[in-house]
Amino acid sequence: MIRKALSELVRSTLRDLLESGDLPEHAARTPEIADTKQADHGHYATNVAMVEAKGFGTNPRELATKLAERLRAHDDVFARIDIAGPGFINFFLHPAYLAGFLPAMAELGEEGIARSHEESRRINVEFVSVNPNGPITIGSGRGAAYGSALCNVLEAVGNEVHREYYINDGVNSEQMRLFALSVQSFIQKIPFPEKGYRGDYVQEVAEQLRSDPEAVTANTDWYQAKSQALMIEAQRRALSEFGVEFDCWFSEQSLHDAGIVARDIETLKAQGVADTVPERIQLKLGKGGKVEEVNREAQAAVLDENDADGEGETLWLRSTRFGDDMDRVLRRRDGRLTYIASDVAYHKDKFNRPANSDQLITILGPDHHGYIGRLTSVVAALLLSEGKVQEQVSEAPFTDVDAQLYGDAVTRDRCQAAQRLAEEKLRVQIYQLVRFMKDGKPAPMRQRDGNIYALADLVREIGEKALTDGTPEERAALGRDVARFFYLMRSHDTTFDFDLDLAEKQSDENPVFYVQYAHARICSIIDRAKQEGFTPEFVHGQLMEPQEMALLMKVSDLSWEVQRCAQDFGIHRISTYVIELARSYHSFYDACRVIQPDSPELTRARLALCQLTGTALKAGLGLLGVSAPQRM
RNA sequence: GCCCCGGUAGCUCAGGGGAUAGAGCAGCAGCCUUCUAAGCUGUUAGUCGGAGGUUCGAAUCCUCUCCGGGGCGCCA
Repeated sequence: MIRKALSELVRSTLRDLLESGDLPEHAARTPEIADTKQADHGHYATNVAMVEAKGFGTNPRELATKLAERLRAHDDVFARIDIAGPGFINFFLHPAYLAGFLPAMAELGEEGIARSHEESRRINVEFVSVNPNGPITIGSGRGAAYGSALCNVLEAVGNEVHREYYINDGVNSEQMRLFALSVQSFIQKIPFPEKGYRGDYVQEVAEQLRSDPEAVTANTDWYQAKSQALMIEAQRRALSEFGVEFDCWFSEQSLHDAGIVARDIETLKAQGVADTVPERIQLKLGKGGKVEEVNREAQAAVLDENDADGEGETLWLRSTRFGDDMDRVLRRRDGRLTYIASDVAYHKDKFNRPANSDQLITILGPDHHGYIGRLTSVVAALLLSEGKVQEQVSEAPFTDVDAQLYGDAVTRDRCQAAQRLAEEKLRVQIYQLVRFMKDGKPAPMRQRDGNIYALADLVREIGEKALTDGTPEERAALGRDVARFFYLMRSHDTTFDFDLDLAEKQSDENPVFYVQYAHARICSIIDRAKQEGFTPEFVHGQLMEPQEMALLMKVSDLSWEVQRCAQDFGIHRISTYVIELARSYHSFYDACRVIQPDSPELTRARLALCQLTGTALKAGLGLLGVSAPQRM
């Protein structure tokens, strides 16, 4: 809010200079108002003079001088304006001006304080979506935390967000078959399958099914349906306890059952983006993903038992036309449909949840990075076959590679336009690996004995160790808070170490408690003040201290951080922000005694600042899905 | 071979083309008869992997290169 006001002031001053003829016509960008790293650089600084000098046909110092001269006229705002270095303009604001933002910010409340702009897109966010053949692992925990926090942020700026979980329950799935056989072998006298699932959770599923009268004689189909349902339920519970809820759990198999997959791939075939010509196109890529060669390979030989051998024809999605590095099979020779075939139907359907979604966001783990090209191709093919791609003519020369890939320039331009549109409509976000460090050593997600380090175990362990004397509910809540915060502390785009030893520590080293403690302190002080007859109320001219100014400026930045986060999906910035906000508060708390019976006006004003900070902390933590406790 | 991510203080990591590159932890020195010390203040610490380039200005953008992690099936 404060940055915005200053930016607007600088912008209008520039306009004044233009209108009075002191500067030539030039369209300047929105001035950036930056933090300063040193106190003698003022409260804020702008580089606008350096950025725009060229456009105005002058040099930075001169432009800065002209701007500063005019800006100094606002002597209610600026105590001092300096020009420094190559052309920075440093703003020293009047405390009263800064403090004057407090009532407006307080009025915004918890929702408004996080929102500086309004978006109104309809967005479908799909995340977690692991196979229903095991618990949610600590690895998927990152996707769960990240996805749910991203949804919160997108929602906070006004979008309609639909949270979706895709259940990979296709009955043809090899993994699910293997999982079912593993469970079955624990109950019936059948051999344990080669490469079967061995973890304790498999036996737990078996134990739950044992009491079923059908279990002894049931076939593998029965086991597949039953054990899958139990696993999905366990996943749903674990995610819910982790603070992650979905609007929709979408079944892959439901698309097959309704014949939608078969129908949709036929549409692609009819539209010419899929065909049964018995060859696969594979691209040889050079540096920068540039296509160097187009290789047409004859239908590949059957490789192993997962390959199809049959009388029919293979149906190929010609995904190489949309940026994929090889064509993908939609239907095997034996008639079975592939996983990517479901993706065609699924993505078509997804655009309707919410109806006519403007954007799909899919959050995947690092092992699915190869999916980006594939999914983008699927969406591009869909958009093209539905006639949603506008005709475009490219100026680019028609190369040999283009000729081999597309045949003619018109087709090329249509396909490339479809790809660009698909990249806009579907944003695939990949989060990177997490390494869990326990006793200074990496703790594996999957162990040799088949056991899995489950998210639920992580949350429980942290809760138990960090809170030795709490109720089970309190421990669960604390474990969830700590785990979520740790997952979200670092950029999703970087691998990082999850320090379990630190997470389990109930001490000042743990940043979660540092932030929550600030909130608890605020609640406590407001309670105490109430007992002594003081209520928070902004009083003009009371807040003057540098710590008070720093705190106000920090509070004012929440909406700005949220805005940036909604643009680039960098959730970790919210975590960094709440830590910084807590720091500003603790620093203020130490320097400025709040409750002072001899100075009732100062007391009320500082209480108002405390309350405002509490609101911002709660809002920020809320976006992360972390609670803001009243007491600690 | 190609694709994605990373390389910044002893450790874990922030860093938006801008000023003398930051935080936490670890280390050192202080601060509770007063609103929650799960706190605060000060301080030590870096060839931003390397080389070119663009720019008035590069940790940030581009190219090349070295090192580490992950991915490249008619599996999901």
